[in-house]
Amino acid sequence: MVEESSRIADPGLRADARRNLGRILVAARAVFAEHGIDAPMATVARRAGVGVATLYRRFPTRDALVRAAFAQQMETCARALTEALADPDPWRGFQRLFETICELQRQEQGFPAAFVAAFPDSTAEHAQARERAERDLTILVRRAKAAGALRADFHPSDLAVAVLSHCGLVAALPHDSAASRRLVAYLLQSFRAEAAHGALPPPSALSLRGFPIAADGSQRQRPSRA
Amino acid sequence: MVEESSRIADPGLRADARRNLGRILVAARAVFAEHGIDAPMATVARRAGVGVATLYRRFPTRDALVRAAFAQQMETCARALTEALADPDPWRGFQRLFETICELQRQEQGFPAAFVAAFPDSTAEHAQARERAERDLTILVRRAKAAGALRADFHPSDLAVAVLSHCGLVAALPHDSAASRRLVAYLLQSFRAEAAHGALPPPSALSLRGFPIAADGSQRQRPSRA
DNA sequence: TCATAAGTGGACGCCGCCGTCCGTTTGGAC
DNA sequence: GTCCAAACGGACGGCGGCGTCCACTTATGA
Repeated sequence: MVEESSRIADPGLRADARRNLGRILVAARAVFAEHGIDAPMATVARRAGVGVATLYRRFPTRDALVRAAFAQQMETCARALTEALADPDPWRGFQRLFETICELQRQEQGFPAAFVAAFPDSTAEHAQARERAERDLTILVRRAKAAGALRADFHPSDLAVAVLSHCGLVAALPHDSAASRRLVAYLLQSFRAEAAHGALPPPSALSLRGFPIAADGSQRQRPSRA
Repeated sequence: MVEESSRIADPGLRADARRNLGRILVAARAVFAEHGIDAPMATVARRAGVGVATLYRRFPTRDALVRAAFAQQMETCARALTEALADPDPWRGFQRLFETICELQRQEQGFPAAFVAAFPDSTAEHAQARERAERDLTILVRRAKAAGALRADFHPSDLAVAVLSHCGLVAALPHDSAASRRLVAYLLQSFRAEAAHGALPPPSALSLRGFPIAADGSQRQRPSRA
């Protein structure tokens, strides 16, 4: 927490400013987790015990705040890729990469939304980092295929597909980690070269209550959960 | 379109009112597809060529409008379940059910969001329809397992997991139907009892540009796509 | 043709969020 | 201890969406 904010903080920042910045990031994660990344900026400021002006001085846009708040998680993802590449068993590396990302999204509410929101980020910035990540992933995929563990028709973009769909699941069911684990297990099994089913984690307790399949079509406008 | 609105419309409605109601539903789908289900009500009204008052008279809450707008799709889902149950080959029924739902979400932008938003609907209403859907799905799953096509450890809630994650994917990449198809294919293969890989649809053209794995951690707050 | 009630639409007041401005406080250098 | 620039925070004007109210229009049936 402390070293995290100091990592982001300008070292030339005054002591109180640095402290406030740390508080803001903590508050932002809490508020975003609780109310989503569209929560009012003032709510974050209040939670952090600072004025709105202070918040806006550090983070001119909500987007900047979101990025900063989840920079740690993003970095963990990046590190997971590096570690995956370093693993002598490429499949194990691949598997851990995917599981790490999904676990992060499961734990840190609001991170999935930030992840998705940041996804089509076409700013030229970080271009080199992105390219490296893409290259690294391609290498990892090639190795895992060569090892006979990853199916031959797997495409690197499939990892993005898997992660994004997992994001959506977690966003829809923020407290159902069983569902998340279930999805991860299913996907990993379908990515394996030799198509053998392993054991699955226990299913979600999720009932189908409200599952829209149940619509009977006779509905009329009416007030509802609002 | 016409018969759809008449299905929903009170038959005692005056002719112009019925016409406007139809326009509203069409406009709502278009606007929700374009701007998401949180688009201003006034936008829907303008698009429909009616005043806001008319819109509010028919649909007191945004939620009511969303439900009505996508009632057709919901019903299609319900019908798909019935058809799946009627299919002599339970696996084919199951597969088609899942594919139909996903295709609907792919086609009708905004439907996934409506689907997810409606999901934890705990109003007592439609309870019987929901129960029936749940029961039907359970039967379908049991049959497909008995036929040796669906893996034995599949749980009915896994369909919800699959659908919700697909919702999330479509929401994140509204125009990438290749990604959606890929996910569906992966999931269906991992649901099969005999773990054999079939051919996959072509991968998404999605590059990893902006994939948050690429974060380099050196970032600072800054303006961005906003 | 006319009476009437159903239907319409836009103007309007309300509210919550945004982002800035400015008077006040405080850290830290000397 | 003194000073000042950095930092602070809250008040405030602006904006945009919400939902209602009411004077006007029109379908319908006698």
